[in-house]
Amino acid sequence: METRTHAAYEIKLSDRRCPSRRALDLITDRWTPLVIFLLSDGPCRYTQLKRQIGGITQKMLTQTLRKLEDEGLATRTVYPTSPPSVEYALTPLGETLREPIQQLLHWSRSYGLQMRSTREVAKSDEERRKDPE
Amino acid sequence: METRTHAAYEIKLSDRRCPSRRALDLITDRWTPLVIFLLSDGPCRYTQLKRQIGGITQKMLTQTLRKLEDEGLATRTVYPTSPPSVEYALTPLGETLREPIQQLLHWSRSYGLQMRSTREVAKSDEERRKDPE
DNA sequence: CAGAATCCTACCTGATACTG
DNA sequence: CAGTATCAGGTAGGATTCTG
Repeated sequence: METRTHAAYEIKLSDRRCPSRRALDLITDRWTPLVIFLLSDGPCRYTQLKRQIGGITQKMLTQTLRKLEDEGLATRTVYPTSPPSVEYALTPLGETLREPIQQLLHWSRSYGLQMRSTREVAKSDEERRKDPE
Repeated sequence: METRTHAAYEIKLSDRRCPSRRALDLITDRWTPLVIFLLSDGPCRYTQLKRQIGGITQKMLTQTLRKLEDEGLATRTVYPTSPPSVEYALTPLGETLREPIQQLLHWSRSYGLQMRSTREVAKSDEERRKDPE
């Protein structure tokens, strides 16, 4: 009993190789939630995704999409038009992430501003703690 | 209209400096969701957290906790016992993250195994795509 | 358009030593 | 106990260039 077991979920957070832990690691990085959020709105093309996610590089976008594809969360469809277009979409499994991810985005929208103001308030405390010279 | 606006949430994902976007970035990294998840179960001490989150270094744990503190999501309370103990707890603002984070953990538990099996299935596809000599 | 390839840096890890 | 400090090494990620 080295790990606290939570009423509802029995995840061994203490073990990085635990499948649940690996699943969590997969969806908690800088770009994955954003990509999934956009895809949860419907299929989307590469350049569309890139334009809508500020700051992402094509390397990271490609890498993130490949990962989602490999894990069975998204599909990649190439339309042989000219110029070619590639469309990404969530799989049924990927769709199950819609709710959790949207909750996260919902929270971000609600508390983004509150957090900023809290920081301002906390600044004086910081100054006191740091005690620069 | 360069960014898709989503029915419920108006977040400019295309702008990294958007407060909502910054809030999201804050909670989507390797360690923050895990720390918040554990704290959402009640106040917890440093060593307890460290033991329960497999693979985290003391540097990253401290860094993550400081960030949560600075953003007003968690509190740090020092009990001047001997040896001293430090307890971390969510603030009311931090508590608002309970549901979203638990949803994420819930998903991880449910689909951790499914994803593995999907990967196995997808392997043959990968082989075909890579076409190694 | 949708990437692949390359280079390069910042951050993270891991180990260890030290402190109040 | 709850950190801080340091240093070696690896890897994730950014910037740039090129391509079918």
